[in-house]
Amino acid sequence: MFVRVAIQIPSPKTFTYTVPEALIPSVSLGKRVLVPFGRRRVTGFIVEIQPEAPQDQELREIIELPDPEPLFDPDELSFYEWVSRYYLHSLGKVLGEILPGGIDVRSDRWLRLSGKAIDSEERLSVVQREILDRVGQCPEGLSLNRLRRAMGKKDLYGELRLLEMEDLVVSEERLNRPAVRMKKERWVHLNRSIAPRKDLTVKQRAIVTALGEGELPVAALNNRVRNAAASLRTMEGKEIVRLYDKEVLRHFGPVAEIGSKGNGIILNGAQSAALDEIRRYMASRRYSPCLLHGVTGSGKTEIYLRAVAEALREDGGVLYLVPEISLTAQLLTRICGRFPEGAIAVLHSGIPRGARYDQWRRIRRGEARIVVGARSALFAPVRNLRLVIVDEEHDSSYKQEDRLRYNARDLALVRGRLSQATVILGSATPSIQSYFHATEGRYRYITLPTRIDDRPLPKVEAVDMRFQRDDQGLTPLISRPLIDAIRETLEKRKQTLLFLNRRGFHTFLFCPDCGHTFTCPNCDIALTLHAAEDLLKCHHCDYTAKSAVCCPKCQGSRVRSYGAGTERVEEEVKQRFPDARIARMDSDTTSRRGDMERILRDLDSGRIDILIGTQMITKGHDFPDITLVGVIAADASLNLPDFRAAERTFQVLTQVSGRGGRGEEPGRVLIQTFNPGLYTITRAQGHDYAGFYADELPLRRQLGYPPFSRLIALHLSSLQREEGKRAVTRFGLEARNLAKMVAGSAVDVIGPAESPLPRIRGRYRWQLLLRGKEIRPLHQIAERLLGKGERNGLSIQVDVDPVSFM
DNA sequence: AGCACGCCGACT
DNA sequence: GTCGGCGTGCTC
Repeated sequence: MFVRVAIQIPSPKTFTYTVPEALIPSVSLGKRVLVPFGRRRVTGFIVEIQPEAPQDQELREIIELPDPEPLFDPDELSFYEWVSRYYLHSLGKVLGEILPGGIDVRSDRWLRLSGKAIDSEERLSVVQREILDRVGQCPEGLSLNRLRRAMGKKDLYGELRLLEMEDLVVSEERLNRPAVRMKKERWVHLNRSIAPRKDLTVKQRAIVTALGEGELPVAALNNRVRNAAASLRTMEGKEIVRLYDKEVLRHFGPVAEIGSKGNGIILNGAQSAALDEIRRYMASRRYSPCLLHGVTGSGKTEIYLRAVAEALREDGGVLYLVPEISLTAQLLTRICGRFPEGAIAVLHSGIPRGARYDQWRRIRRGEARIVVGARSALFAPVRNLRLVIVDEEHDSSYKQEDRLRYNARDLALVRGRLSQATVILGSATPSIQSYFHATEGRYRYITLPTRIDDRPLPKVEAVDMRFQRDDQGLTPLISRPLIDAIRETLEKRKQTLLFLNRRGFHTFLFCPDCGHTFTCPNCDIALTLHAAEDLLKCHHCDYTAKSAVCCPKCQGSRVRSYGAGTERVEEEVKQRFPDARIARMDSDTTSRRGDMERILRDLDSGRIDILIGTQMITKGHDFPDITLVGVIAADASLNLPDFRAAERTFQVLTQVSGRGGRGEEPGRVLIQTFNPGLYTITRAQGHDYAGFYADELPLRRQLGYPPFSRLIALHLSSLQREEGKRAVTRFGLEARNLAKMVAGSAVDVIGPAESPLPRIRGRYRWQLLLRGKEIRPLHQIAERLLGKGERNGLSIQVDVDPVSFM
């Protein structure tokens, strides 16, 4: 018997191994295998079982099969293979990325002295003598990694080879234990077939009585009968009891309770109609992608939950994705009240690794039918998948931005298609892409046009910052109307949300007199100010212009850069309202686990009057006492170097506005902006998604951006600036040649340009964009560019369907 | 990825 | 002339 194994290396190859007789019964697709690979031993994944040897090549034998049961089935595998091909990421690396972490077995290289006397020390180099010295100090052996760190040198292979050839050093591969293993518990089972015995001690009798029900964990028995464990060995010898290990599935811990519960809801007309439609699709058992477009507070969650119930009734499995870990907690309170807890599994990076491994196996066994989680949960091996829900589908957290750069929203549709399942993409502000597909008829379009109980949407006003001046005649951080509104809200004992899009605070140049911003003539995205060189740069195409003092539009001379953080906002609010209870929520104040939950709980129980925060306060949460929402700088995110800047801004303004007026009291929203007439702002004011879409789509068409084209970004980085720059230029030429060869003029090569964040962790960064109507030639070009390899210290990462251009 | 092999500049 | 640097290619 032979197995094809995917190994966690960048190469797209898989490797075939022989299975020794003894291991044949345990082999199955979806299990991990420990295999010899070069001189190492590594963990791979069985992706095919072959009865015959495929080639007449010397094959090596697998060593071990650590899994009692497979981690995935053939159906899941074909999905994972799709992911591997589409994102140009080797199957082994895809599997290594998505399967629960910490379960890998692998070998590390260890070094020992051979014990042979060193006869001709003079012949050794200084480095070799240092190696011998350090290894000699560890009689148990020294791992190569330790040695590397100790010597501050990574390439020791040459030196070691010579030392090994001289027979002075012995190296061996030692297996390391995986960080996560199955958790086991000792159980006692009472052998009933044995007739009552008289030769029992008092304690043994007590144990038999305690075990009257049949069996117990040893720990539990110990609680009932003091020191019972000590007698068990003897009793086992007498065959009164049997001791065995039972696997324990670690759980995800207590469910946090945040926000309103929403029990016993009666659906309104639009909700019922939406649910009926979804039910029909589910009954068809065909791939049915839907866009559920419901305004904020229209009761989408209730529809999801009823669809989940429907799937469960028919014994189907459900994937329910939310954009942020913090939102799973809120969702779980609602979901746990409705469905048996044993049917629910939670998967996201915040769950401890051991528990994640156990959840994974509960799902694969079919015990857990509903999987709730952030983007990585999409890969869970759900049995009989019938329904995939992607809540807040527009949210960019669904995109993973490192290693395997996938988009869980897009993959949800792929998985739904492969499983013939219904996929619901839900949002109050759908991505342009999803809405476009809906209008083209590729997705069913389902809409919830009103809030539940016909609560009005909040009144949204724009504050024109061009005319706001503080005592010194400068543009204030918080305008007069907003200050007045905060005071009013405090007096009514209601809550205020102040939102600042900090991600937007890269520096851009603008004119405070007319609101003019400096954009790239080629790409129509904001130019970023590089203060050190006093230059404006485009981070798509590398267009560069001199920084200006005068506004080219109104000749105003007050052109300046713009920036502020939540801290400054907090300071200013504290100064104005010293008695208010103010909290700040951003990545600084929520770095530890549970921080965010605590702030949200305080907000829910009314212990906070004013909450100041970034992006994270805009998402999903439902707090009825918030009646005022203030947006500090709407323009910040408008000026991101990204063709989706307007889309994101509209989304965030609409979402943050949606946080207001969810209770009895109507809400009010104030947006501070220098561009009060801009469609992005006015459409958000009018809660007018369709209007925004109608304004934005022609711009996309005109500039040839998605959804009218496909993109693949190549992120390039180097430790050396000058050398990297030269390699990047050469890479750009190669890309253009290749594009011409593969696709003629059907593919544009844009850039390479320096990244907006030109240096991260010591690496200089550039990006290159491939753009075309079809994805296939882009794939081909990217694949071949990858093949050109990581030369001249240039590292390349492919990003299919890029979302962020930072 | 991690390791080995092989070809070149800077030392004896 | 040798050594150790890194660029190139393979791992069943």
